[in-house]
Amino acid sequence: MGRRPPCCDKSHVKKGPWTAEEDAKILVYVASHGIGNWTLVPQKAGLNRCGKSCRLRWTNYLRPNLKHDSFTSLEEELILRYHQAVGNRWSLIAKQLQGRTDNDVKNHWNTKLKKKLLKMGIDPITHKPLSQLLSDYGNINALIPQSTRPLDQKHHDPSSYFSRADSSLPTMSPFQEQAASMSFMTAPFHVINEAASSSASSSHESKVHVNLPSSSTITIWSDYLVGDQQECTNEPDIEFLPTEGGEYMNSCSRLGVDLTKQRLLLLLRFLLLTQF
DNA sequence: AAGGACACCAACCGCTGGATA
DNA sequence: TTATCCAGCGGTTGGTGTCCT
Repeated sequence: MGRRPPCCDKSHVKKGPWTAEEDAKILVYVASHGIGNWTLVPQKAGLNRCGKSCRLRWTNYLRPNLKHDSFTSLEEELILRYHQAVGNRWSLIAKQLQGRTDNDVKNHWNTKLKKKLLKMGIDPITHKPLSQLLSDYGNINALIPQSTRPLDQKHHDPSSYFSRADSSLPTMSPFQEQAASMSFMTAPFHVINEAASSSASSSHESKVHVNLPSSSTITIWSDYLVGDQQECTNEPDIEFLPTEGGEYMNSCSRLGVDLTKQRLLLLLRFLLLTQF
């Protein structure tokens, strides 16, 4: 049994922002050798960087055809709709947007879109109105015997969280947040693997079909998008087209497992919290 | 003008599944 | 079969610029 050498000596490699000179070395290397075996890139390109760092720099910044300008309203709307369908699967979402990386999409979501949704009173995790989540919370609350309710819920009046001066901010108590996250467990999620459902289709034409929520349930997102002039199209289904053979089939079948796991974890957390 | 708060985003960290020896 | 590495991924951090008081 042989062992490979470590990819780099992390204590001696440079970290932090890349210089134009370093970028140029990567570009020259990739132009002459192509992409592959990133662990050898620092040595061959004359860089004092970890191979992993080189790969990230290339993927997120130097790769050709990457867009470096602001997200358009159309892109924002797509991100919102894909996120509602697949959650924080940034790489999957990014593949649907020409010239955007998963890092771009993730950053834009965390810095802009999540806040926009919250301002609109929409929960960025479930994409449901917070008012509905609170209503769901009330229903869950009714099912829980008084003696088993968590301490913080016993001692806090939920309505007090909305009597603050700034009522526009949808602040919730920890327990309300927990209850809100519970609704995710019952949220519908549709991934139809056409390859699995249609054995007649050729292997290279198989594609995963994600039923995105129709814009009628998304309400008025476009009001908050860049430019504010785009309307949501009534297009309930969008296809996730595979860029490589069978790739999305694997991604989405894994996705189903992830969601089940996530929902089970939430259930476990909820049961512990309510001392069932 | 100063400096604290906030927003943005490039880069890093740590985990996972598959590949490899 | 096992130990280890690699690539990919999502979460997090830290540097920098801008805004606000």
